[in-house]
Amino acid sequence: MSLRYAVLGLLARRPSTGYELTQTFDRSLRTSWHARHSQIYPELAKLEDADLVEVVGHGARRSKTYAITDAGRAELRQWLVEAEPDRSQRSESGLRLFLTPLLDPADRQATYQRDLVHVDQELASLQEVRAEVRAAPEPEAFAPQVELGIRINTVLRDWLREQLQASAGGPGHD
Amino acid sequence: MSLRYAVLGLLARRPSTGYELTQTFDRSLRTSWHARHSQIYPELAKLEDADLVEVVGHGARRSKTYAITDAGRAELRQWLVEAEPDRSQRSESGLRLFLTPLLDPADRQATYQRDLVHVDQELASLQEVRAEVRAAPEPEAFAPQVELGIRINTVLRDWLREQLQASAGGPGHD
DNA sequence: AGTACCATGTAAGCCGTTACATGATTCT
DNA sequence: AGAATCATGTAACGGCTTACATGGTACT
Repeated sequence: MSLRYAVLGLLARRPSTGYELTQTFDRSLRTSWHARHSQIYPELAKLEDADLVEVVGHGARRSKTYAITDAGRAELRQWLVEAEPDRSQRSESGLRLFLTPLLDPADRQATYQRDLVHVDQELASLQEVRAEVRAAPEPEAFAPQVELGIRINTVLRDWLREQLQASAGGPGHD
Repeated sequence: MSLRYAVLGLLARRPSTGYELTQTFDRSLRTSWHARHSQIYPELAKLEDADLVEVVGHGARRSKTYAITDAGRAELRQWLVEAEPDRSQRSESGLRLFLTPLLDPADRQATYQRDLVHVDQELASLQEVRAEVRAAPEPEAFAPQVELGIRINTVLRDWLREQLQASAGGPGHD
């Protein structure tokens, strides 16, 4: 049921079309929740049926702009504050990291190296976002979340570097 | 398709029964991949059909011990080294953290406080695991992974403390 | 007129959760 | 004998991905 609340949450920030929500899922939510347009449009229809969101405008190309209703806001708050969080996760990257020690040293180094490249890109992109947020006129409520992302990725980057060093100097057949 | 490789990976560490795999998913993999026995048993049957695992023994209570085959090891290596990683994640906790700034200060503090309690428990449990691993006779290949878990949770803990402080001293109606 | 991108929708099939179901072994 | 735990399986349902499908708008 998380998709429902992800959509409500994004609409609580600002009214949006399904297309805009799809992009936001790709950009801001890619590190915690992922959804495609084929899931988002039907979900918006369901939320509208339940009066948790409403259409507040029609734009070019048949686009519909949705906004959260008071009932939707109440539902969202209820979930965030009162529902028991499900702490389980699904992260293929995490699984890969867990299994990498099974590889022989050469393969292991190669996969750590590949991950390191990706984390560096991730960090660069987050630092850009941070710069944008700082330059914005209004203080942005989501700035701390960006900061957390940077810290976690920094820890990951350092850990990967250590593993690479250990593999290189260790019992490798190199 | 990740479940397949998670199971192959665990069997590459040591032969196990479906029941043991279920427990390992609960303990070691709960932070990256989650699976119930109702998914694991059918997956083992499929892997056996594909000759990626084989039954190597029957124990008490009709239990079957599975081991990975050479073909299974090759398949696992191929996935870890050559397949393009899927970096998308699904974490309800991450989503909640992302949406928490939408709450009013009192609710926000309450949810951060709840998360902090959980992270502290997580850290305590990881530190226990680290102690066990250090006390083990053979050097454990997965020790660095435990270390990474501790570092990430430490960053999270500190971040949550900062958010709590900021909420308390900030523009709350408290 | 053609291409690229904006924008929304539906359908088939796979993956995962919850619930149902059964039997073996150990402990009291 | 009864309860708890070990151990394996199946079925129904819902969520998610991939693929199919359509039309609008802007640019060249």
